[in-house]
Amino acid sequence: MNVMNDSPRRKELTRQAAQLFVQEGFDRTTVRMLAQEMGIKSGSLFHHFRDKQEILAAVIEEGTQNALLIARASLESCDHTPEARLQAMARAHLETLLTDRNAHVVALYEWRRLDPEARDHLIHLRDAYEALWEAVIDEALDAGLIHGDRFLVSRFVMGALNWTVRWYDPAGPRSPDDLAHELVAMITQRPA
Amino acid sequence: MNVMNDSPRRKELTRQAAQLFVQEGFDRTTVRMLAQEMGIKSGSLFHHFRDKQEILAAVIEEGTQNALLIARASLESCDHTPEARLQAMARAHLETLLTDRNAHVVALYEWRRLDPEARDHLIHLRDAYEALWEAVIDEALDAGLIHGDRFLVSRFVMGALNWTVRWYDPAGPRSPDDLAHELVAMITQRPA
DNA sequence: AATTTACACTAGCGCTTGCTTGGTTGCCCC
DNA sequence: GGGGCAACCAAGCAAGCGCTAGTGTAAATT
Repeated sequence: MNVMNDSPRRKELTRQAAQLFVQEGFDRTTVRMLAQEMGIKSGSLFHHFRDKQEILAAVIEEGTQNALLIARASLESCDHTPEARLQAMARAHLETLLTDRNAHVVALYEWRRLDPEARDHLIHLRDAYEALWEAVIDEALDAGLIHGDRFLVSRFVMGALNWTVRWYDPAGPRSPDDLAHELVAMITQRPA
Repeated sequence: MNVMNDSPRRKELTRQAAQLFVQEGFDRTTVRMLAQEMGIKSGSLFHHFRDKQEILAAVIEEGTQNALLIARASLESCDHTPEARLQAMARAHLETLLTDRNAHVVALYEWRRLDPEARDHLIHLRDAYEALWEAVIDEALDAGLIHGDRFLVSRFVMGALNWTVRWYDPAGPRSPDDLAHELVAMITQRPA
């Protein structure tokens, strides 16, 4: 009946869907709205995606995969001090929020709308990303750069960062690098 | 046609609606589901609320108002040191998450589903709550207990705390007091 | 030249949605 | 002992929903 590969066309449609999902929310976004945004009729949409759920999964997968790539690249190209690695992760996280904002907002807000199969698949991607964070935080703890409970510290840091999607304005005066600096300074208690 | 006062009956219905909104999300929760949970028929629902939107607004208002009350009470009954006040705010925040969890989860996830009028009204409540936080953080900054940009620090702290709704398990080994301690320790760099 | 593939279209089915209407119940108070 | 009223109900409307069926067509493949 239809295809489910990752053609370039499908990637572009996914990007457009992400924007609508952010504007309206997944449930309020109808397949007719999606089709109109994509410049096709609603029936044609199901040539590219099996159903509406699959569009949501595609959006979230795309964003998470990019975050993982950027974080890995950032870790590989920075100094090997715990502080530099903390900052690299924070900056990478915030930069992803800039370039893939829509996808990440959708991932944060609409995660629960995924059906169980899609969630099972995507949870592994997310775990891989969070594992990077916990490794970096472990190093910082071992080096005495920060203190406290391993689990709680990583949750607090991820919370502070993820929350930025609700207030961070890329057009404002602060760069992702500024924010990363300030966050690391806050938890390591060194002047920014 | 119908009433919009704050009768005890309406309060109870609001509480039940909050739970369904958390389970299903606002958009997926139908008026028929709400009515069934409340033990009435869907038509009767519109005797208590003008429309579905008003139920959402009632849920969020209830939760935010309680958070404000608890935070104020907590500030009044704690020591007047910056550190004690920081901890009091953090603990109050987490305790509210325990007692009013449903309402707060709805406030975080479904805020954008509010229509503009309701949002205008509720945003003042939220601002009042956040103003409490910023005052306490200002005191901590002035006292040299923490360092950094006033705006960023308060956003990071609120982010870390608000994010707890996504992972905190009240049945687990950690109490709200534990978490508050650990968070304050993390940003003031004292051993937990 | 024949066939397949990719992508789009029109039309509409079957169902659910939020909300309305018009009327009934049972309790309270004068 | 009857008027008033909050609370409820049965029934259903108009609109919108996700998705399917069947068809057209231009390009790629055989």
